[in-house]
Amino acid sequence: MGRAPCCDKANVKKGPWSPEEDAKLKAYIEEHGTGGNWIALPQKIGLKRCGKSCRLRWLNYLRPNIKHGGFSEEEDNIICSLYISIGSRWSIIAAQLPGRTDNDIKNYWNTRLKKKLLGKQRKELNARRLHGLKQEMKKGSGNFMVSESRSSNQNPCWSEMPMPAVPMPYPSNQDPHLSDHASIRKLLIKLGAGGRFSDGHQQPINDDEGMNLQCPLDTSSTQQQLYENSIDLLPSPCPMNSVITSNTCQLTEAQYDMDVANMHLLQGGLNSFPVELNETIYNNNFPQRLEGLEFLYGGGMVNDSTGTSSAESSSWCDISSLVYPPLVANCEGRDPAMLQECPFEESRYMVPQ
DNA sequence: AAGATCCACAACCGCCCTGTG
DNA sequence: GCACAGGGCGGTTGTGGATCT
Repeated sequence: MGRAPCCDKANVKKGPWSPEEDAKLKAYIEEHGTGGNWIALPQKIGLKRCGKSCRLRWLNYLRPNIKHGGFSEEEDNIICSLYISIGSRWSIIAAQLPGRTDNDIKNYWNTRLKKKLLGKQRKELNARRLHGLKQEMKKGSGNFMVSESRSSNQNPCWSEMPMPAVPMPYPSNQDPHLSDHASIRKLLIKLGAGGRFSDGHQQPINDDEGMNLQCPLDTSSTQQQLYENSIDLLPSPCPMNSVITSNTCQLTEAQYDMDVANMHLLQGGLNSFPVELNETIYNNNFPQRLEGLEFLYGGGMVNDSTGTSSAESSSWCDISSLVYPPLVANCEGRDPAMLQECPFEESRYMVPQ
């Protein structure tokens, strides 16, 4: 049985709002508030609009102190870093950017930031492919096929991933690695190794560093505990957990290999993870703790900017433990209390407005 | 100059979650 | 426990202006 519609669609106006409608809605809400009932509101003020439409119009446009357009580089970085951590939870991201609405950020991401990043990715891929081609030509081998290391899950190497022998630019929507949150998240990390996310700051990619497969993170038991905690804390908007949870993995072996390889690549990339982004988060660029993300600061997950010196800045590694769970991740057998306290799940409905 | 295409943004749609009776 | 209404959210679409051919 379908749900009853929230309003009579036949008698509801759609499309752009007129200045008169805006004025009516704004005047009423400023005087009386929403009354806690958006559905009834348009009838009260004589608007032939759906209550949900009124709500969106107010929240995204008419509400005081709303900023439109003109995103700063700092805001870009915040959006990117939060996207890495929590995915497309636009309302949570918006809560960290005063005056910005989730809709605004979502549109900005979809129309600009993502394209900006994809542009970088394509340039980088082409550069890598050319580099790989040159290397193979030097060796006198045209064989780009999968190596033993990949099939054996040991030290999989990006350069050994199957690649076309000739650079083949493809539309972004056909790029098999850029179609979901996980892929873009990976891309963000890779780009992060080159500097800021915005144009004009990218440094040349050092292939050797990029190929460094040594995990840069302290793998002591403490760090490992942080990793494991991070698994509990992140509901993982991407299927990464399922990818790396061997006993629940539903993927084919080939898919598993590919993602494990990417994970290694990512962990290698963290060697030179964005110092500037790190600074953005922990230093003056981030003058206050992120509202609604306090859990990032507690329990040793992330150093509080006020409490640690830069000399201790394994700080990006700390946050990276949130972002990149270890390969041993597995939610089974975890303390149920911790799972219940997952702040991200709660935050969806507890974000301060 | 005119049509085609691209782009950014506003708005809508449908699903999920919570509260309530 | 169940059904329903309302609020909230992310994804998608529609539209108008800008740019290109």
